[in-house]
Amino acid sequence: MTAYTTTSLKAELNERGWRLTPQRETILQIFQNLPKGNHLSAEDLYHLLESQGETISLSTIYRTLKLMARMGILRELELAEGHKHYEINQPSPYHHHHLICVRCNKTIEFKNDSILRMGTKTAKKEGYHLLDCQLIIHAVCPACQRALLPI
Amino acid sequence: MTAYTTTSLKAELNERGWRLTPQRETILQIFQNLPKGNHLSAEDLYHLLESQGETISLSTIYRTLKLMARMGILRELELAEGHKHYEINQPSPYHHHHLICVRCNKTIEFKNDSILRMGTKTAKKEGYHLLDCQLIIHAVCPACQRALLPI
DNA sequence: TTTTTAATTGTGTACCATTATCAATAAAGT
DNA sequence: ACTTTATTGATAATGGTACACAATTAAAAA
Ligand SMILES: [Mn+2]
Ligand SMILES: [Mn+2]
Ligand SMILES: [Zn+2]
Ligand SMILES: [Zn+2]
Repeated sequence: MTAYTTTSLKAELNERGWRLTPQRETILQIFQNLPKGNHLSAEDLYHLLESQGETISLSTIYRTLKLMARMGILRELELAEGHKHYEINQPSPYHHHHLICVRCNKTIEFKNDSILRMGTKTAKKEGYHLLDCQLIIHAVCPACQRALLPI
Repeated sequence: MTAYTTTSLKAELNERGWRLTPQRETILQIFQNLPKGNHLSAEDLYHLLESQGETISLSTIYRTLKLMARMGILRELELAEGHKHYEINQPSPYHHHHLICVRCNKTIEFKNDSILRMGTKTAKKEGYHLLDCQLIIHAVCPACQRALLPI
């Protein structure tokens, strides 16, 4: 959960016998420059790149998203739509959580530093190496409460 | 997040114009009697019922799991295996969170009442009706840290 | 700089968890 | 009992994600 640069990404990849590719560098930059509150699915990322004239195959996108999540660079979010979303994983001043309406998928981000602290402590106590810590609140938003019945 | 009985389930279903069926009653009982720490996927539940001589179609199982999660009766858990798991949703003395190894999927449950309190407060502040509040810690377990490299 | 090694990519294909369809069934209210 | 319509079960369809493999290419060695 530290801020990555191209150089530090390359260093960490090489350390594990892996390689820094233009595709990986591009994807990291996309997420680093993504406006706060945006979350990208694999398809989202594919089309965003496409709209910028760059092309990275969907296979590589899926592989890279998974890789970076496993490295702790990206957060994998289940925003209740049948597919995963990703965002950059940043430490305390930017770290946040998600309040999700299970009916319309409206998502609100909120901050709470003590949750990250407690998560960090729990992981440490069990000897786990922390990658991501996210509180997910499943709920029904005001609008969906008023529009009654439909599940 | 209250304890359901067959009667209260029927009441809440009927109130919405829905029906209590034997299948729904059976599935609720399965989850209520499930030992602490167990999480069932749709397939798990299907085979568990099968082993008890009861049969509920996979379609109905998927529909019921989704329905009960939307009602706040069950918690929908993403335990990093490509399919969802479910457990009963209970209030404070039993409420807990999950620490998950992203490599081997080993999962540890832990309690922390202040997280539920903060989640409840956040939902209320935004006018959301709370269904579930779960802290997910993605990490690498001690065993997987020693077995280096593989993603 | 050139060579060597093997990680990575892109194309195509396969998988499989979950949802949709729809006729038959059966809760719930009258 | 009768009516209404939510629900079920069997089947097919969907779609997100992973896999296979030959062609590239990053990184280390020479
Ligand atoms: Mn976010
Ligand atoms: Mn649990
Ligand atoms: Zn909503
Ligand atoms: Zn592990």
